Amino acid sequence: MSSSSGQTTQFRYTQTPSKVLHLRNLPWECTEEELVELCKPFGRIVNTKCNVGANRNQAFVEFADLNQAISMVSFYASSSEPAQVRGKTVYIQYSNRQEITNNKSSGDVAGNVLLVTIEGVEAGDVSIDVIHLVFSAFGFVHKIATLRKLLGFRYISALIQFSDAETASAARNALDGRSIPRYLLPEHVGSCHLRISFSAHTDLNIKFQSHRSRDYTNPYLPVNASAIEGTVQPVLGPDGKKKEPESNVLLASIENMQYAVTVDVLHAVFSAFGAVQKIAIFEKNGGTQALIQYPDITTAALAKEALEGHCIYDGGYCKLHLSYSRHTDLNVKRPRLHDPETGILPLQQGPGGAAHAAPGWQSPSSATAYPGAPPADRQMPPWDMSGMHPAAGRPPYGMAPSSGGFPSQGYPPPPPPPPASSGIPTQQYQYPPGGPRPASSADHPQGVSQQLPPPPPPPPYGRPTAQVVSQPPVYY
DNA sequence: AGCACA
Repeated sequence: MSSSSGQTTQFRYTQTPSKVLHLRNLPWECTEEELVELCKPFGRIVNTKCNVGANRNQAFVEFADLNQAISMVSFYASSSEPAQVRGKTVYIQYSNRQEITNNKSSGDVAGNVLLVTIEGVEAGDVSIDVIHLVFSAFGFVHKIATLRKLLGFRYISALIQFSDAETASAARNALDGRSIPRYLLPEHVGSCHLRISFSAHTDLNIKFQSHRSRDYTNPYLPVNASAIEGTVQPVLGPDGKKKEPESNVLLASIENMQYAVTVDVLHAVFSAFGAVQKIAIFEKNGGTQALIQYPDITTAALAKEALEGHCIYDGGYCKLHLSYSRHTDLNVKRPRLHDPETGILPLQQGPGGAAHAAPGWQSPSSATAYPGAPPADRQMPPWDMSGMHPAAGRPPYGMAPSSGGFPSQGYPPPPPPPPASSGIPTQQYQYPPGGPRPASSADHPQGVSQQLPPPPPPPPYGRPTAQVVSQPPVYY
């Protein structure tokens, strides 16, 4: 077979009409405007692709309708005057594709901020420090923000800001589709793949150093004890629809309250999402309602999302309906601190969890101690390396560290470790025989059951419950 | 002068 026959067949099928036209012999770096000027007499142009080919002198034009493309091709086929741009003859044929596979989709426009999703892991599995470690191999990571996702979904997403698009591209090219090294992951994680595209962001607005967000360029940024950062997500929904005004205080209506719901119970439930600052229970319209105050809106939103419609107890008992309160700071009139000696602490010191959740509950002063005031004398590395493989300090994948290296100094200590998902009130509570059982996953909508904190115990027998008090009892 | 992008 001669080698030339393959080349001729390559162009034979270009006679098949398409609403996409292929234009060649264009002047060098012909503009889209020139292209449109040439083609628009024949129909409505819906897409173009200019400066194609090694010489950047080819282009594609897509008409809204096939007939429009046909009219242009047949016009110039029978015209004595060839199509011209800047005096140069332009050759026009039907493209061998039926549509322009689009100009770069948004995620492919290189920028300095990457949108990373880590598939196959949950919120507690990959710390922001691990993410930082992995991406620092390619250059100085300025900021990281993990996106607010409903806990329990099998992926994490984060925005990672580099200084420039080149660095970000290098990280993307090297890591897209790859996995985070096993030694940086908890045992239980199976496969874990990175999917990386470019974000349209250029500068992330990080408000706090927390386990959800970091600004490695600003050592003075306050540390947020609740460890839930607040501001990367737009307030508007994806469709631009306005959401109800958010608040750091949730209003909970408790339906079908067959069992006592005390402040302790509510604290146990709501602390799983962040430090609960104040709780008030009161009667309204014959029903029981409660106000739960978090330090910030994001935490409240997280709790609201996760708990809405769920029952504290199995069997549809004490179903929660959550909305945002108009309050932002509850006016607590009759503070009643829990005395540790009475043994009625709402939370045991669960593994890793209650340690920082409890203070905000027992003592209002300690609740405000964390935000904005990291203890200056605390000597800690910029991130918690505990539990990491010793090799974790080196860039993964054998990459040479960037010239910037790791920002290993000058940053504030990290917030206290977040309650690991496994450490969220996995208590220790005895459910009394015959008492309500924890709500089973069958009660929950799909996918959400895992992060619903285990229900707290029914209150001890004989203890007065909150809902029978006619005056609104208010507690810290 | 002869078909891109993922």
